[in-house]
Amino acid sequence: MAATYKDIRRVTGLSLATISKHFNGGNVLAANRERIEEAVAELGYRVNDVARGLRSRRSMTLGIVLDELNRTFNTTIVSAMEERLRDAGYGTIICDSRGSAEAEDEAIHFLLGKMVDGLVIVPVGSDVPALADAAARGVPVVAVDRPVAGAGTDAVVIDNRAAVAAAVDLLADAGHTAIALLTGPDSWYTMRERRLGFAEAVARRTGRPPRPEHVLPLPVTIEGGFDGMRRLMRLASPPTAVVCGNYEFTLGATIALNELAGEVTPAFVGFDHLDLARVIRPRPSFVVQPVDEIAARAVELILARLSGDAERPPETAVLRADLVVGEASTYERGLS
Amino acid sequence: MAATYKDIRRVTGLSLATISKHFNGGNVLAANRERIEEAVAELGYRVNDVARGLRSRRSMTLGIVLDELNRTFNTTIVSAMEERLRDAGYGTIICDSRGSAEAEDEAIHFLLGKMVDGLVIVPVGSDVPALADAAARGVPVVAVDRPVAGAGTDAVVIDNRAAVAAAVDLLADAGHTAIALLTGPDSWYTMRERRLGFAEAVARRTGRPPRPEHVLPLPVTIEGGFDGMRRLMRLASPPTAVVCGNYEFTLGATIALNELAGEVTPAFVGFDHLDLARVIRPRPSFVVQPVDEIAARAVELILARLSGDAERPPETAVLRADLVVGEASTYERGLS
DNA sequence: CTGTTAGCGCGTTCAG
DNA sequence: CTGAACGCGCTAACAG
Repeated sequence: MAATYKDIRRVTGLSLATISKHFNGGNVLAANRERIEEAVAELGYRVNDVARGLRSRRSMTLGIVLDELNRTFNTTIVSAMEERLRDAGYGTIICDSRGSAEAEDEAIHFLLGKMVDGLVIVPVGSDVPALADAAARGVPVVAVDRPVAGAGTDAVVIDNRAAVAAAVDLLADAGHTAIALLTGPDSWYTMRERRLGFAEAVARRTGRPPRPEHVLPLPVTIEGGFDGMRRLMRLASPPTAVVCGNYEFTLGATIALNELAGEVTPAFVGFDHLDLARVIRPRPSFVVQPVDEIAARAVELILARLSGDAERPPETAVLRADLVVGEASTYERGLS
Repeated sequence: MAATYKDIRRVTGLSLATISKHFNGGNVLAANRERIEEAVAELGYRVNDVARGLRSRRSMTLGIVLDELNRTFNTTIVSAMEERLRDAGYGTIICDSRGSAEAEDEAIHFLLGKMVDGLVIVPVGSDVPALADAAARGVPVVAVDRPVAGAGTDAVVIDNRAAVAAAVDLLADAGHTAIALLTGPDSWYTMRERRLGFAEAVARRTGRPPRPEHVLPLPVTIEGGFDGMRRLMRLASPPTAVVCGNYEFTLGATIALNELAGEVTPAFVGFDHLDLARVIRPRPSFVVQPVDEIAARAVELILARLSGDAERPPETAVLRADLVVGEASTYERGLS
């Protein structure tokens, strides 16, 4: 159905090798280039990447495996990475693990079967056995957001403990001592790290560990954040300030706070999504992940592997999240 | 690097043909099957989909091209489709057009170069020239959410006009006559359709077209919805009820309403995202798109094309969106 | 600068 | 039931 070199040969009379060179930057007579281009236009020819990849052992495409497609953090990073990769000549294939380690395994093998040149993964858990197969084929991997056990791979993460600690500091500076955290299960790397950073910072600032009932492990959903905030506010001694451990919690907690408006108004630090922060008034403080920088570093690492230095020891880039201080509100006015 | 049939031949002594048959359901002696499986385990062999696709002219993968990756509606549909496609033996490649017709064009050609067997597309605009190339290669296409000009392709859309009309009816039944719509540019198919359905329903119910200042074309973002709602509420004669034209508007408008709580409380119908609806109290009414059904129909249409009936005339499935009525609140109590 | 030759890894005849 | 031979569309040496 689709035209091939043979069709171009039929039209131009040139050999397959010349035609191939034309498409791969070899030396071809200007006159012949033109004839080929004419044939291309006439036939609607496009190179077959499958055949090219099979032959050249380079598909010029990278696989991106996301733990959850439906997460702004992920899609934002993907957009940023895709743009950079396109500039470098790489196409990208996005796969969704839907939170399932099994689907993740399938996705990785699917991508290896497609002969991707490299893999970027936001892993579901800390253990990703399929990556051993990638390594066996010499396919480099960069983990994003969470490191991967086995440590054979590059990674880009943020300093989650420091990020949450900065939020705690902001609140403590305003006089808060009863600070709560909306967090997820400890089995998630980021949730665990943020919880640990939180506990450490609270202890440092208040001289006491956080109260257990102020550190809620919740389902990582909007509803989880909503319920979490409501439960906190209904405690016998509710916290005067709340740190949200991620975007979903921030959104859910915001809605809960609005509903409770008037009754209680804890100070509040959101996470992740500056667009959302811009829209809430008074604008709350936010921990903002350096999404562009994460994408840039991930691309940098994978491209470096692809262009040779396969033997460099695996590297984990740890980036700093920013704390964007909001407009005047409870936490800046202090407890007054 | 990766093992091939040749490696298996070396280990088992069997011929390439026999090995191929083993992997493709041919008749192979049980004893030989076992020997092959042992070799597979030993070598960590996996079929090379690239080579297989080149040879068999079927890659068993479909391309999914999204106008925007970062949109819950899209990612939800993708998840639902992926699951069904996997059951049918198809892998999927997701590409993001990032709202750019140019990127969309690139994505389609990227996918055609990967020899995808079919294409599902949520198009950026109504015109997608690259689809002609798909047609020329006999690659079937299903458009989702918005139809595509040229009409050579199957499509799955919802009845946008009826959906918005139902929302207007609900509000009108509660006595509202000053109803507003948060909408996007008319160049978006869904935004235009919803606006038209809105205008028609308002005229039918109130005997007058909607006031121009009550039909706001906004940037399709959370912030757009936020600003839109605020602008509406600051009008000299603000509407008593507001219909949101999509998810982003719903979220932004919700936040604006919360901020304005006490001052004004228009009745309110959200769009698209039931998870969000569950979290807002009192729970607002929502137009809910039948996401699973959309995914199911899209998969059905593309699979039908793939299994032969290439000559069936293009079909556009029009599905009904549901109006989920919320808890008691302004619109049910009427204007009282 | 161009053409010939030989595969990449696999699926599919067709003899045996 | 098995194996030899050929080719999918393209790239990569080589000669010329």
